[in-house]
Amino acid sequence: MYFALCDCDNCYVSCERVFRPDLKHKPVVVLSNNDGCVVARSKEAKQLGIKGGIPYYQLKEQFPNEDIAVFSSNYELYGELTARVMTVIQKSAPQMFRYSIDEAFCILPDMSYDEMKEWGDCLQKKVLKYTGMPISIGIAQTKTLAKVASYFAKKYTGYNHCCVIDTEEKRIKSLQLYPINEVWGIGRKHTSRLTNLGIQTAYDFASHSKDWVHNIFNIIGTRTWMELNGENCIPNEKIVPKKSICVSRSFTGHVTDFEILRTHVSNYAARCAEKLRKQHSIASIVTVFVNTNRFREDLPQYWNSSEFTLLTPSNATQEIVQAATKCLQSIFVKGYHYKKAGVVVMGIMADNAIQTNFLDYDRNRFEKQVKLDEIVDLLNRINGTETVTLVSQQYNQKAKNGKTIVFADAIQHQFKSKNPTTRWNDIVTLTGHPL
DNA sequence: TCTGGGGTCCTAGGACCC
DNA sequence: TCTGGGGTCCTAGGACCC
Repeated sequence: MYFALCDCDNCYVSCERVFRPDLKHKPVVVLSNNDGCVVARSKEAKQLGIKGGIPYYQLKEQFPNEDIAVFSSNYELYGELTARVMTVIQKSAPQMFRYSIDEAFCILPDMSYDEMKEWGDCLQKKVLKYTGMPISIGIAQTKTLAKVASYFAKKYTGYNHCCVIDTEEKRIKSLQLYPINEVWGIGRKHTSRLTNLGIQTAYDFASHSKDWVHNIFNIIGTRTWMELNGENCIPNEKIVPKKSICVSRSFTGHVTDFEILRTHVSNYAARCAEKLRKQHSIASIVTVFVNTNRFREDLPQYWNSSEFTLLTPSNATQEIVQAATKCLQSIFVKGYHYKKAGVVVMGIMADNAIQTNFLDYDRNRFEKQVKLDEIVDLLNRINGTETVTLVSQQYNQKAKNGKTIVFADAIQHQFKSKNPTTRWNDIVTLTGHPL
């Protein structure tokens, strides 16, 4: 059995380029939420020496004269385009499971080297043709080795976006050329420990004894070691719904006013409820956290969180928002400059397993709420998030002159691209003709 | 001035019970 | 009241991923 890892090349950058073909050979970067850090770079941007993760202001300082195309992140667009990519992949490999927004593993039936290579070449061309997204494919006997293969598929143009590791010789050779910090499951901390022990490549690591690895890294490191040595031990699909859902944001500048903070928290809570409904779950615990800017050493620092347990687990916007508001009230302290806030829902279970509390349960109210949330979700999907909201999600304060103060979005998205796909796709879905 | 967001898994240690 | 071991459950924190 072989695994094929299909991985979008510079995913977010490629998504932006689908609708901006003029940027094909230009340096392009995509920024994180709030236009904070660089989260994706095109090949040309990497060649300029732009490091991943640097704050945007440093990018401007370091490359004042370069012609770099900069985009704010546009997750609706990326979600839509990658969904199309996944659809095409699934048509070529029925045993496919998505691993992240831009990666999927496929399980291949027994095939010869030539057949696997041809399958990969063909799929790569097909995805590019139908979606405009360049992908690379790595094929090997374990998922970790497939990751290694996809690294070489991207790195050397000679592979034509598809690299197959199918013999012991190729496995050893590729591990010798694979830096230890690139290994899936070995992060920064482990890398520094390993380099101190004289380990530079994946091959150095895989050549040590299993006991030695277990002593240093316990179970996770041992799994990685086994995978590199050709023993498949990472389970395939996990379609389990998420165990916790979090929506949080940093603000541009800071927030000191309770009402403004409450508005943000209400919106995050509403997003959590929407995500719960999307995965057909309910949650029993709502947590809210707030913190000040840790980089501002000149300002007093504050961090706190609070949780609220719902009498009956729920995914109703109104209930999650109410719980979040109570939490915020209990931790808000006047006088601090808040930089970030978030809502986490936990104690998640399937929505058909609802355990009602007879003190709390009102069937009529419950059914009305379900219908209302369904309609709100639909309207927001078609017309964009926050088309329909609770009043508490909006900031309405009459100023002294009687005019309503408009709630300014504290999240910055200066360079956000349009969403050419979203509306079209929703109409298609609604009329019952999916892509 | 500006420094991301959203997850998962594992482990150690504390609380509690018998 | 004290003594001790062992089991379970929960939580915080670390490490990692994309």
